[in-house]
Amino acid sequence: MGKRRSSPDTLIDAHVRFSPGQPKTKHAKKDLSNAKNAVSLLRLDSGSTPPLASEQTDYQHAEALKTTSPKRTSHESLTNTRNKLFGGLCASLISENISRVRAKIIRRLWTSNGGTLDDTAQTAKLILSEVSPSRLRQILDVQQLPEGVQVIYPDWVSRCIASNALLDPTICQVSDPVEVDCAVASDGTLTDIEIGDHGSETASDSTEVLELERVSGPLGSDTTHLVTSAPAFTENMDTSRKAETTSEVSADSLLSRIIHEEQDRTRLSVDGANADRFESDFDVESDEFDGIDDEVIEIDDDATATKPEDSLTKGVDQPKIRSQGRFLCMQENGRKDIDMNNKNAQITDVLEVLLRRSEAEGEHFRVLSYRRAIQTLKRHGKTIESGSEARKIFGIGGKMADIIDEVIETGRSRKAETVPESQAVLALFQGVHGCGIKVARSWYAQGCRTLDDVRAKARPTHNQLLGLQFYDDLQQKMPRNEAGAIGECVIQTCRSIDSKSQCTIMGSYRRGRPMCGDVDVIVTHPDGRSHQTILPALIARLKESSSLLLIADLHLHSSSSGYDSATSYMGICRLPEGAGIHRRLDIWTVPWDEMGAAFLHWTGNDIL
DNA sequence: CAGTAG
DNA sequence: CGGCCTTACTG
DNA sequence: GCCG
Repeated sequence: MGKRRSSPDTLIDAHVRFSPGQPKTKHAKKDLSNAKNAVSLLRLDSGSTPPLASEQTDYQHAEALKTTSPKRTSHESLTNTRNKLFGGLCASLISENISRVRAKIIRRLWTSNGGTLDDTAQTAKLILSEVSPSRLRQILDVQQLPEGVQVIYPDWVSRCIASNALLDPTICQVSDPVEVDCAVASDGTLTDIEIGDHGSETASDSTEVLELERVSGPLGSDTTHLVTSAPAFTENMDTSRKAETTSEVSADSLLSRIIHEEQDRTRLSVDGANADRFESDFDVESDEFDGIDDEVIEIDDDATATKPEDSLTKGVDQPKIRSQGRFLCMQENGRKDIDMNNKNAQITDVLEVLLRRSEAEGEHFRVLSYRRAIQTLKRHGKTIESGSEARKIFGIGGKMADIIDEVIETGRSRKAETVPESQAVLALFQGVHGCGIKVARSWYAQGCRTLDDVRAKARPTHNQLLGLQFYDDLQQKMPRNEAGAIGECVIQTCRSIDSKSQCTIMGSYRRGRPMCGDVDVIVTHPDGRSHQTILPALIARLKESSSLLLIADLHLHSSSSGYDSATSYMGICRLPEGAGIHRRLDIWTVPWDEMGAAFLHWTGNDIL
C-alpha cells in the first residue's frame, strides 16, 4: 500500500490536476467497447461534440439555479452542505420490481446526496420506477400522472452520482413498450428479434411522459416517506415484467439502449467538475487517504451496521461463492445483455477505471484480477450492498471490498479518480485496432494527443491505418440483427462453395446480446479437412459478393502455419444497405472434431 | 521475438 | 510468497 | 489484486 514505483516512465506517473473552473477541453466521446471491452472510457477527440455534453451542462446549470448559493466550490462537494447533487430535488421511489436491498441503496444514495423523498407523488417531480407508466398509474391509482412528473429508472441516481452531475433524466426515462419490428436485412430473413404479443399498453402513456419538462423541486420539502406499494405478485407483476423484457428488445428501446450505452461511456469521463472536487481535498498522487478526517460522509447506518453478516463474516474464513453458471449459455437468460442487466454498474464502472490504469501501468495480473472481478460482478445478478458482501465472491478480496464500500457509500472512489492525464489519450489510441498499450505510449511519446496527430506524425502499420480510418465506425456496436445479417451472408457464401460446410455465428451474437461489437463466424466441415482450404475461397467469393461488402483485410491467414489448428480471417465489412457502418468480421476455421471445444471457447466465457 | 487481438 | 493467460498472427 |  502506498508504495509508489520509482518508474522511469514519467508518462504514467504524470498525473494531471484538473483545476476548478477549467473549461472542459476534453469531450467524452462515444466508445463502444467491442471485444476489447471498454478499452477506452475516455476519448479525446477533435471531432464532434457528443450530444450529451450539452445536456449535461444544462443540468449542471439547472442545478446551479435550484441551489441557493450561486456557485459551488469544490471544497463543499463531499461535505454535508446543502449544495449536494440532488439538493432540493424531491422524488418518489416505486418499489415494485425493485428488491428491498436495492430500494434501500437507492434511497440512501438519493438522500445522502441531498435529495428528498415523497410518497404522495404530488410534490415529487421525479418518480423512480422500474415499472411502466401504465402500471405506475395503476399503483398510484390515478388516471394520469401529475403535470411535470418524469418517470425514470432508478439507476439514473447512481449514474448521476457516478458522473457527479445531474444528468438529463430523459435518458433513463421509463416508457411503455411499443410494438415495433426491427429487422435489418432487406430480404426479411433475419427478424430474430421478435416482439412478443403485448398489445395491452396504450401508446398515449409514453408520449404523455415524454413531454414533461424538468422542474426543480421544492427547496425545503421534508416529507420523506416512500411509495411502497404492496408487492402483490400477481399477474400484474408478470405483465410488467414481460413489458420490461419486451421493451428490452423493441426497436423503440433499441434507441434508448443506445442512449444508455452512450451514457455508459460518458458517465465515467473525468470531467473537470468531477475531478476538481477531489483535487482540493486529496493529494492526487497519494494512494492513501489519510488526511481526510474532515470529510463527513452521510451513511444510513441501518443499511450497513445492522446487517448481521457484515460483522460476523468479517475476517472469518468462509467458502467463497463462485459464480454459478460460469458459462453464459447455461444461464437462464442467455438473451439478456449482461451490461444491460448489470446490477452493479456503479461498482464495475469504477473498477474498470482502475483496470485501465493498471493496464496502462503494465500491471498485467492486476488487470486480470480486475477483469475477473468486474465480470463476476456484472453477472452477479444482485446488487451488492456492501464491501463485505462482495468480499465473499470469488475473485474479490480486501482491496476491492474497500473500494466497493467507498463506492457504495460515496458514489465514487477517490482512487479511481486519480487518473493520469495520459490515460485518456492512451485509451483513445488503444481504440485503434492494432494499437495496444505499447504503441499507444509510443505515439504519446511522439507527441501525439489526438488521432489526427497520429495520422500526421506517426507511422502506423497497415492494420493501425485501417483502425484509424474506420475508427468511429468500429467503436460502435451493431444491433444484433445486423450481426445476424452479416453472419448469414458469410454462411450463405460458404454453403455456396461447399454445401456440406457448417457455419455458426459465434461471439456476442451467439451469446444473445442485443448489441454486438463484431461478427464471429466459425466454419467447419464434417470431412475433417476441408475447413483448411475453404477459407481463401470463402474470402475470395465474399469479395465478389454484393450482399456483403468486404472492405479491408486485417489479417488473412497467410501461410499454413498449423496443421489442424484454427486459422482465421479478420476483416472489415459492411452491409450494402442500411447505415453503411463498417463492422469487424472474424471468420475462423475449426477442425470438425474440435467443434465442441470451439463452442465452449467462443460462447462460453467473456473473459477470454 | 514483441506486440496485439480475441 | 508464487502463480495467474489458451493461441496465432503481424512487423 | 486475488488466491492457495
